Amino acid sequence: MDINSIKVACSSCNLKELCLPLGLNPHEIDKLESVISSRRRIKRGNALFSAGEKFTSLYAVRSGFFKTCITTADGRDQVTGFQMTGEIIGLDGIVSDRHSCDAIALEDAEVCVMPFDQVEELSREFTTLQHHVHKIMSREIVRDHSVMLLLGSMRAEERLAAFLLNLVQRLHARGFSQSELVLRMTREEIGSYLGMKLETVSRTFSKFVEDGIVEVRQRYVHIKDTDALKRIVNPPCSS
Amino acid sequence: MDINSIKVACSSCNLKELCLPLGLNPHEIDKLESVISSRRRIKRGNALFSAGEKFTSLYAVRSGFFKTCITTADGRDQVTGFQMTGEIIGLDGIVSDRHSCDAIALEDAEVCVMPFDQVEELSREFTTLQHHVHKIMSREIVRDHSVMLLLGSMRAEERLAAFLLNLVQRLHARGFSQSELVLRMTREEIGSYLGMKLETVSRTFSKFVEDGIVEVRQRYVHIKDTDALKRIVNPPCSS
DNA sequence: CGTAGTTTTGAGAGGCGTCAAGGAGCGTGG
DNA sequence: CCACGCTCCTTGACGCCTCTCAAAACTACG
Repeated sequence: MDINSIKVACSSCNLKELCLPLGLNPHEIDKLESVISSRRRIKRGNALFSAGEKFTSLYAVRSGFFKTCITTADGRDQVTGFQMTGEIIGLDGIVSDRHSCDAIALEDAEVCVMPFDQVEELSREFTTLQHHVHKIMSREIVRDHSVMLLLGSMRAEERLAAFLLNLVQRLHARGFSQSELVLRMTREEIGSYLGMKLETVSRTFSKFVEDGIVEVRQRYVHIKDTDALKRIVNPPCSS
Repeated sequence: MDINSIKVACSSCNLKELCLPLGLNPHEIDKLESVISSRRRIKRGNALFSAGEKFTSLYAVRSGFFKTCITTADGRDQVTGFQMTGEIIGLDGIVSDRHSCDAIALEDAEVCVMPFDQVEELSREFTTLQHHVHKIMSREIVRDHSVMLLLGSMRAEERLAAFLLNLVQRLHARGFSQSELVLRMTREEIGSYLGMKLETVSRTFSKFVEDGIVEVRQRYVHIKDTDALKRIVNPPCSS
């Protein structure tokens, strides 16, 4: 069976509370399904799209885990985000009609393909969808600003604590544990995202383990003291 | 005369090639003018809006210079951007209907007020405007990603060089010099944006002066060797 | 079971932050 | 017009956090 012909059904998708259909009524969701032309499978390590490629579609992560990253001419690399189930990838491509980053699957993944011209067309018809698209873009902007805060004014421990808390919070919204998670990315990718070297990431993990805040076995992380992590990010008495 | 009743005319505005009307035909611009309810003057040091305030409108900078910044509970502060003539402020407020940052005028300024529900309404009518709004949001996302690259993987000299090049490039697009500029922000604000302390900003400026790359007299900066700055940001032989 | 990739840990170096003092520019008021 | 105070900027000395380089242990995978 041709992968590209897999039919999608937002109406029966268990992600509709997290994804584009959020807030749409059944009729609107029905129309949205007609926009989502297909699904696409990406094997671990492969790119959903790469910088420079023509922009055509937004992608909703149906399963799996992605990173987006930009690479400079001199080989510098920056992970700009990690995307999980229900999150939207590709907004970077709208402005210039070309993607400005790579989207790489960190595990075998599947995405819903949403041709952007059709999303725009439907947005003109349905106020709800239009507003939702605006919100998704605004959310990305606000997220980026909080990453700037992290990169611009936090120390290594604070960055990693904020990162872990953000991850479990998003995983918890998807029905996973509040205290346990499996990292889908390497220490180097975490470091790239957090603006630190992989050795520093590793050392900081070890520090947290010493302090009894987390247990770590490779990619598996068990958060034993969430409040301690929160205190690291946001010191209670700093005045 | 009531400031809030100043009538605006995008059609005769010399910023229309940089601002929201970009790419719109005369008829569409005419309709857009009806959306822009008023102008608002902000005195230097005052806020156009503050974090937590209800979001109602986007603002186009008509004159003056702004910074946007977020502040954490423990008093940390991060400048997330500097906005000049023709640039749009307020996109952060869409997602939660409240602003998530402060927008502060760094000099006496004037903005065009664009109630967002009316922008959305008109976007449904005019494909061109809809697409342009999407592009503006996407541009902000791409800009934020490049700031992440800067904060995550550049050293002090590289950051300041990239910052200066970005500023003159934007000023040049507005008809100003390619080599001379007057900074509207303090060393501390530059530092907050670039993730470094004001002393380091000052020292890095001094270093550039020593190297004959720039002249600096307080806020006035003369770039004597643009290529040298570019080489600092993007080393030619790094392989 | 071997090999490549990932992670951990150590030792040393350096860039940037911190603390501190002095100087320059500018608005205010006498 | 000048004196004063405020804010902003510069510069120095020192220390620490993180990077760099290096080696070894562990895991995954073919």
